[in-house]
Parts: sequence; structure tokens; C-alpha cells
Amino acid sequence: MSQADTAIRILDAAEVLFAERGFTETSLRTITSTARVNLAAVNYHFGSKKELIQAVFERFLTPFTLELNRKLEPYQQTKEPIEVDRLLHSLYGAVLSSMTVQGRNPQRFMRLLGLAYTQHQGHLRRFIVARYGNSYRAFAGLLKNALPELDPSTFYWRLYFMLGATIFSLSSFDAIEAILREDFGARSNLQETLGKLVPVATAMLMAPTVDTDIDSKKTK
Amino acid sequence: MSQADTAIRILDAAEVLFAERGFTETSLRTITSTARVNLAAVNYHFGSKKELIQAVFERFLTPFTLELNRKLEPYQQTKEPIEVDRLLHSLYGAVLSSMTVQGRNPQRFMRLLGLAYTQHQGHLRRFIVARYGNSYRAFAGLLKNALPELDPSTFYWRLYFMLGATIFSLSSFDAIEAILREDFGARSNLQETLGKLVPVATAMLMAPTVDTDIDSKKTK
DNA sequence: GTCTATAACGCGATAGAC
DNA sequence: GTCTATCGCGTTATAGAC
Repeated sequence: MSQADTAIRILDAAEVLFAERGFTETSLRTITSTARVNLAAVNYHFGSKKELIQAVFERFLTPFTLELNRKLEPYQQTKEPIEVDRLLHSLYGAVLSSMTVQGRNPQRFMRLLGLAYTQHQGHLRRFIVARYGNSYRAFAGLLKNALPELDPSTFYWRLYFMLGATIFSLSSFDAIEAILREDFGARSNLQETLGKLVPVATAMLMAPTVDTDIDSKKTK
Repeated sequence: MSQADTAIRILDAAEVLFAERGFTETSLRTITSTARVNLAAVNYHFGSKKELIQAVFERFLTPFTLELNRKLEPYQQTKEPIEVDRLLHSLYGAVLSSMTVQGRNPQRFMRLLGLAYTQHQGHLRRFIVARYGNSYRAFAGLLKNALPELDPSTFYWRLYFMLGATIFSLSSFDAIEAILREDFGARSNLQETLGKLVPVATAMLMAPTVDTDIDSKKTK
């Protein structure tokens, strides 16, 4: 093994193991032995486990955000609203192209994003908001302009519903794909599944705004 | 403290702490000291931490499943499809009514469900599938009948998109509600938000089936 | 049924030799 | 920059007194 790829070997191993098991469930001992580097190397190269977690996220969020900004840039110029499905197309396209360029695994990207939401890691949330919050707000702003008839509260709930549908289902992509393959022999790939998501996410954002009353008393 | 409510005090504390931090991040020491019982009580009453986790899920999944079955029972008789929004109404209604009957917190229910998906706990997944898989399949079957024009692969992906939108966004209900309240002074409660979800989830399930091609090369 | 005490182990982090 | 050895602590689980 050459000298200075130690940090990269650690990042590669940590990315896979974190995505599989979560942060707390993955010990530095497992990471360093998988990466076949010394136990002390994580603390030497990254300082602490927390900083290693942030470095893993930085390595895929930075190219993703750059690619998303690049795709949204032409839309920022104009004042008139962009179609919802074009914005979603840009968002999902940025996931695919930022990952495939580097030969990385986009499913793992989605799993890690899901973990960032779910796991109780305050430092990670703060890190992501501080570093990538502007890009998120830019996308949300464009989407809001595309849906001027929604009141703010309804818009933001629907934005979270959309992000939930995306991150949550695709973070289990491999598991769901395996079930569908077994039961129907239907193979899916992520690109095709993201293609299925565009009309679905568009429909949910643009659904009619007739709030239903969920009464726990009524049976039907 | 009386004698035999020890197990209940442990369940109450564990439910809150698991929902807040996750399973691995919550130690038996934290649980037992919060419940003000002895450290050894968990192992005495439940056998192990894993069995305590399962007991927490059993306590809210069993009433929920019974209530859902009760709501779906009239639909099982007939052969003709039920409307999608009525099925979703039953599903969300079962969450609310099974929780409010016992004065429990439905947000916590959603958070725990999210954790069950996300966290790496094989025993819990097996426990839930073995215990509640039949109810899940009954609901999925009715929904599939309601959407006869969808091919199986598209149907199941959309089912997961819908579950993702529901579980993922509502498991962060308190956090999202706080953001919306701060930014727009818009108060939400869970019942109202589930009401917003019915038309959205209906629209996503019934969206037109024009798969979009996400080409990583194209910019727009 | 409940307690104390402790076994047995895995964890993150670091000091210090090389 | 990499190694070994180890510190100090927190973890689950259990044995045995009450």
C-alpha cells in the first residue's frame, strides 16, 4: 500500500460500513480493519470519529451540490416560474450524474442521506445545514415559485412529503429491488426508478388542495 | 412505587428515549434511571435489550393493526375495488385512533416506525414481518385492487414512495412543525397534516404512468 | 421482585517508540 | 506517517444477597 492513500481507504471503508449499519453501530476498529490500516490512523488523519463522518458526507455532498447548482443556474436568471417536473428532473439528475462521474454508488448516497435525517447526530445536521443550506434553499425557492397557488404551510409540508418519498424509499432501494425481483422477476435500476418518481412527485406537489378530515371516530 | 408496574415504567421510558435517540444510542442505564428502576430490571422483566425493543413495538403495533383490520374488514367482503382515498383514510385514521384511545403520542409512533426501517436491527425487522406481515399484505392487496391499471412493479414502487412520504416526513413532525411555526407562524397538528397527506398520497398513487428518462448528460 | 456488585467486553482516543 | 500498547470509560448481562 502506498503512503498517502490511507485517508482515502478509510473514507471508502467508512462510507460502505456507515451506509450498511449506521454510525454508532460501526466502530473505528471495524473501519480500520476493513480498510486494512492501523487503528490509530482515523484519529491521525481526521481527528475524531465525528470528523470522519463529516468527511464522508462532504465527499459526496460537495459534487452533488455543485452539479445541482450548475443545473439550476439557467433558471435563476428568469423571473417566470419553471415547471415542477423540470425542477425534479434537475434534482434527480444531479444525484445520478454527480455519482456516476466518480463511479460511486448512488444508492449509498441515498442511504447516507436517510441516515443523516434519522440518526441522532447533532454535529452532522449542523455541518450539513451550514455547508449546503444555501443550495437547499435555492432549490426550495425555485420550487415555491413553480407552485404559487399553494399557501406556505401546504407547500412546505408537500416539500417534505416529496423529500420523504425520495430519500426514504430510495435509501432502501436494494432491499425493495430484491423483493420485486423475487416476486415478479421485475428488475429495476436506480435511473429507471428515479424516472418513475418524477411523475409521482410532480403529481403529489400539484395535487388539488382539498384537505381531508381524518376523524378517528368514523370507520370509513 | 408499587410492585408490578416496573415493566410498564420501563416500556414508557424506553419508548420515549428510543424515539428521541435510536436504539444503539440509548443505554439500559439511561432507560432504567429515567424509569427510576434498578439497572437489572430490564434483564429480569424482558430478558435482553433486543426483547425490550420488540416489546416497545408490540405495545403500539398490536392496537394499530387491530384497528386497521377493523376498518378494512367491510372492504374485504366485496370484490369491487375501493377508492384509493378511502383506503388511505382508513390507514391514517387507524394511526390516530389507535393512539388517541390510549392517550399515547402518534408522532412517537411514526418516529419509531421510521427507526424500524432505518436502523440496522435485523431481529426487529424479522419480528415485525412475522407478527404484522399479514395485515400489511391485506392493506397492500386492497390498494392494488384499487389501482388495476398499474403494473406490479410500478404499483409497488409507488406503495413504497407513499410509505416513505408518510413515515419519513411524519417521523420528523415535531421538527418540521417547529420550523413552519417559526417562519410563518403556521401551527400544524398531526390530524390536520394527515388530512393534507390524503390528497397528496392519492395523487401520487394515481399519477399518469409516463416514465421520465433521467439522463445524467442532459442539463434540463 | 428488587437490589448491589461486578464480570466480561468493546469502545474512542492517545502516548510514545520507531 | 505508522505502529503497539494501553488508558479510561461505558456497555450489556448476571450472580448472589436481601
